[in-house]
Amino acid sequence: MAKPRVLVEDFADMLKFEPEPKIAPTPVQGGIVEMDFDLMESFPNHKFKLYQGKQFDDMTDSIRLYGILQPLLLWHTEDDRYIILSGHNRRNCGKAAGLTKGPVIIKENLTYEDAVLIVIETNLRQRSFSDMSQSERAYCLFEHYKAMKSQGRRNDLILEIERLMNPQDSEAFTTSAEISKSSGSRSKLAEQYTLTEDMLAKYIRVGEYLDTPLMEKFDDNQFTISVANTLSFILDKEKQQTVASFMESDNYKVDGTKADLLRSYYENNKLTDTTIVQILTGEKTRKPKSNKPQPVKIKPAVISKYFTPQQTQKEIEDVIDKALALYFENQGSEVTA
DNA sequence: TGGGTTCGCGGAAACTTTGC
DNA sequence: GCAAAGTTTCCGCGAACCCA
Repeated sequence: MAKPRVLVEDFADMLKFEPEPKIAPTPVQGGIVEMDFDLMESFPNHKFKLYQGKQFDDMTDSIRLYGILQPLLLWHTEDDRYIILSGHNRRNCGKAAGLTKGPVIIKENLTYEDAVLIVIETNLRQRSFSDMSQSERAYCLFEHYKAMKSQGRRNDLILEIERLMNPQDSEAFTTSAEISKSSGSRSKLAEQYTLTEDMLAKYIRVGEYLDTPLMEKFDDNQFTISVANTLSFILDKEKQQTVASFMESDNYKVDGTKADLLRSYYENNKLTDTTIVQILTGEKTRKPKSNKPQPVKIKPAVISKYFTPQQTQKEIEDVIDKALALYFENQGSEVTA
């Protein structure tokens, strides 16, 4: 299996830069300060869809009328950068409404995992999991799971964010407390998102391995999570891109069978542009001959000549193994492992 | 040893085809 | 047009395997 992407390192690379002097934010009240939009940076590798069209216009109109009511949440990094954890849309629409600055809450001393967790939690609080696109769900679950695995779920952090974002809403504490019960394991995570563990595993895998071009097709409901999961076994990004390109240009649909074939051809190093087209057009319907040794069936009549019905499969295999070793020893033939 | 991954299989639902 | 039969697709379960 290919090595998983190490996002923390990617992120560290992104942070390598010469820090510029920042203008100190203006204090307002209750930990909220005013800050220039130009000093804020988007969260690196931000996967959540930002408002466009009517949603963008509606929020811009609202900000023009009432201003930005809920402060943005920023991460002040050790190298003096201000990265948006929550509020990308408010920043963008605020700018469109003619504002140059907005209210923010600044968080310090966060690890990357903390920051990811906050990005996910705040997005989940603004809209439900079921409202998210497929790619957002996959990203959300993958990052959530990774953050949980690396440090355990930071319920203290989540509660603090909840307090900062909903200071007047006591109900919110109940919600968060309920969520905080679901911590620690894959099954608890599945429970929290009301998914089966199988579905959760598929989303996590898709979030980790399915690249943008196919993820966009997934978002367009051109295939299901099962198909996306199968396609995620094609670890070569270029091959994934090629599949997506053919789907785009020729309107090919990928169902479970075709996804299985694409995966099989990839795993046998036989996935070329030609085979991709042949699979997508339905011209190829059979899996390639596997490079792995295939299991051999021995007829019951042969088995019964040498073994009793009481003997287990393991015992039978051991005897056959020893017998073959003796056979090839006497033959003087090469025995390949 | 426990948790995670993969694979194959089966059930349920959706869809298509066929016969009347 | 409708019902029955057949086929396909999707999802979940369980077993085997892997790995730290």
